[in-house]
Amino acid sequence: MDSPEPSSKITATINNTLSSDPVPAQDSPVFNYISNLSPIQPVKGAPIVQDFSGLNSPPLLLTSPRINTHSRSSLLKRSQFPKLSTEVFSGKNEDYNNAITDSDGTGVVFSPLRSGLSPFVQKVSDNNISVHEQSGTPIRCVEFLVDVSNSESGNPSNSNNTSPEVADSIPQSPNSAEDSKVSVVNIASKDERKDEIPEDAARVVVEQAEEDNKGKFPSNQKYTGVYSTSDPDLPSHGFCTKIVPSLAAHSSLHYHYGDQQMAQLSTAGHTMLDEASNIPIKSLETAHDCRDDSDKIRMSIAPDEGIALHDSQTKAGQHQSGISRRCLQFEDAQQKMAPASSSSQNASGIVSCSIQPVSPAVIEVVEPVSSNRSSKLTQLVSSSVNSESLNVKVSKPSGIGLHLNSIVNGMEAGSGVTVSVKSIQRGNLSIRGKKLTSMMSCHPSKNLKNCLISSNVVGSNLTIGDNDGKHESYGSDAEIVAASLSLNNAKPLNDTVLLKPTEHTPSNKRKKKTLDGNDGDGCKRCNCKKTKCLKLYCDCFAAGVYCVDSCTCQGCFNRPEYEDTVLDVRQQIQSRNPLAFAPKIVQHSTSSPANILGEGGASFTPSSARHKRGCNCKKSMCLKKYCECYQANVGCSSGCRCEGCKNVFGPKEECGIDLVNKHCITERLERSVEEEVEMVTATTAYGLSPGSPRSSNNHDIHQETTGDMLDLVTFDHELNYGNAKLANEISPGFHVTGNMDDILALPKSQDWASNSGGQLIPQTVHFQSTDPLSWHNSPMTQFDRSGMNTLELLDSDKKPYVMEDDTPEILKASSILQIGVKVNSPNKKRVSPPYRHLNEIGSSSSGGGLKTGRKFILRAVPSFPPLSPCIQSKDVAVHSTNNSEKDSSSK
DNA sequence: GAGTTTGAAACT
DNA sequence: CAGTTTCAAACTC
Repeated sequence: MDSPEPSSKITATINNTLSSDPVPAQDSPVFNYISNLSPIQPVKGAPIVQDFSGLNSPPLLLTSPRINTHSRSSLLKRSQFPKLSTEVFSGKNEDYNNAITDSDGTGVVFSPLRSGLSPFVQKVSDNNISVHEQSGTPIRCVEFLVDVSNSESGNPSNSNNTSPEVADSIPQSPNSAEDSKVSVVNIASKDERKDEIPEDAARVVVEQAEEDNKGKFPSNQKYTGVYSTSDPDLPSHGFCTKIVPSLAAHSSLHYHYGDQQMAQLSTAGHTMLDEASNIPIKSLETAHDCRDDSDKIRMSIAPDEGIALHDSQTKAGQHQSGISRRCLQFEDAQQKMAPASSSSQNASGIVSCSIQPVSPAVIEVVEPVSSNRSSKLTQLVSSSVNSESLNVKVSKPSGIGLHLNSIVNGMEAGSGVTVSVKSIQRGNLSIRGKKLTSMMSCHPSKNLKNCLISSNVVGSNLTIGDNDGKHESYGSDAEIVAASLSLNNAKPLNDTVLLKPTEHTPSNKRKKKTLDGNDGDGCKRCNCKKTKCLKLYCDCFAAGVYCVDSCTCQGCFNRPEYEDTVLDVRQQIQSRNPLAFAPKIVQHSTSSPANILGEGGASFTPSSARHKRGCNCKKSMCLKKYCECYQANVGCSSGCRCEGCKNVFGPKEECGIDLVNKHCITERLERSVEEEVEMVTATTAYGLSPGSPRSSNNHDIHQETTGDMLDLVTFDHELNYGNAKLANEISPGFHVTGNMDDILALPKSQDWASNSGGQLIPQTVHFQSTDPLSWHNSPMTQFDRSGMNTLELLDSDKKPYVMEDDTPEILKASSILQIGVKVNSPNKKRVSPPYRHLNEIGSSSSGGGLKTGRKFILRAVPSFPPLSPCIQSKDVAVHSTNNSEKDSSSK
């Protein structure tokens, strides 16, 4: 392979890392730290290459999320139920079908995809989860999956069953391969990259589970991961459907790709995206450790990971919808990792990576809840009505899963992580899931719109059911999905959605960029010459995604192969600027209901969104894409230092935002008490068991069906923030705690509300698992956690704006070290840590700082509309009316 | 496709 | 913190 040589300019650190290559890098403390957190490494270690000798393309442990617009996503999940065992492998595409399970019992499965085999392998060890790798090929996709191990059932040989087809045929008896099996899949087509990377280099996620597995899992557990590529051709449901049956008894993950599929999914459930191809392997592993404890499991699954849990509905039987995710977010994984180590809960293992920013990927994880444990899970996570199956959607954190980001993650990509908010209105529980990661995969800042939309489309809905099956009250997942879908559908325009896999052929390495600067698939490609794609100059790197084959960069280190380097550099950058990888676009206080929901699917709400730092345009008058605000389709704000601003999305206005915010805050305060009460009530209603961690119920996951949704979330957060602040000032009795920090911490979308999950984002609220204890706390506490990822900042003007923090936990951890960071000011290039961070330095991580958002978070929830889009829009209108009015007035 | 312009990121 | 340099995207031809 050709590995670019580190330029002299690159920092010594980087050089060291690079020179050392992954292996040497491991010696570094940083690496160790990361490695501990990150699941990835274990995978690397896995010796699977041999198996893939035939593969042309080098396998990558982590593929860039973006790789193909079509998307690839991978998800790993470990069933929490030990007894279940099965492997499910499914692929929608023919390619998938072609996948070969390990007939030899090696546990490795290859699926030759079209042009070449690309090494995508996952390996699952019993305890472990599978890891998947993808080649960087943009081609369609990939899938993977699974594994399973069962000591009991198991036949390794059964691994063959992993094929989707097999799964279908074998509904419940999974195969059992004895322990671990490796599933591999596909992949990608040949890439140009192949050339670069020696087959040896190809990484496969290997699982050697058998050995490990054997003692570890007595019961049948199955871990199944499904990785699907987005192949439009693929029957959208086929994949899921097939899997589902088997899943009934087993847990599985699904990924769906494809716009069409997304639509189809509506019936089934919601989707989540994960962009990162990177899957935190460790988290998975750890998860399995915890798996015994159902409670723990769900804990881990939900918030902490940034994974959205979704109660899919097995309604129809097995129809489970999948979750779609786009971007992988490493953050989640990272986040998870730390906690996981500490607690089993965190470990829960779901990992998913999705990749394609553009194409809608859906990942679903289904865990059957048949066992007692399942019941627990059901309680916590959600139980389908029947509780027979539990679908969990996992979103990966944005970020880096890669890389890092992420996913913004929704990023824009927000990425990264999705925040889900559950709103209960009038006794009904609705959850909106938001996708987190999408941002990440898509280069958030620039393709914000696309990303968001795509995210939305893909946006996974997470539903969590109560123990009691109350989830029904929410509205079925189907409803949610439908809603989201409808929204999505409304936005057919989304490039991502529409993208056709065919467009992403390896040959198309250099596609002509669209007006948006992306290939038309929603993903951007960089053309870095000197930075090795390790600086923020690189759109890919900045977005927390790996460069893809279609990038024309030179000497690129932003590749899965150099994950360590990427992480290292990223940490360095974050150390300087903790928000460096945060979504650039944040929801500002104002958003009209219409905007939020996006009429007809219009997802974007330029009026409410603002660039985090503001632009500094001098000559472009903010009318060209040189302007980041313009590029993101957002208006300029007082935070911008632009000259002669003529931003069509909203010229810079001074004070307008502030006025709006104040107005909003005032109104919110008026309602705050009431809302708070509602929140509590709602929480209770969800049936969270006191002892149980805040399961998803509380949180809820707020799914963003659309990027707008994210905006809403952030908006709420902002409001909350303002309220808290205001409350403190005005109303002593107000629950706002003395620490603004707490208040600040609100959920974000994947950060993506989408964090990247947030941004438009890509970001969403992340749940931190780091602090297991907190989960057990009162509802209030629970909420606090949900907010962890969201950052609210006050800009220099003291205008609150919310950022979703897609940053991977790892990175966050690193950022923690950075205490001293200056406060971020829109006007200033260097962003300081969030307000709360300053106060909460002591907290474990930046994420930790976020954890504390409390009561306010709940309040925010009420504002969210219920499941159906229409309803949501209505609700939003109600809640945000004032804001919108203000906005309009301000304008 | 090459060259220029632009503004963010990085550096001093 | 301000100013300068570097960089890569956006844009123009």
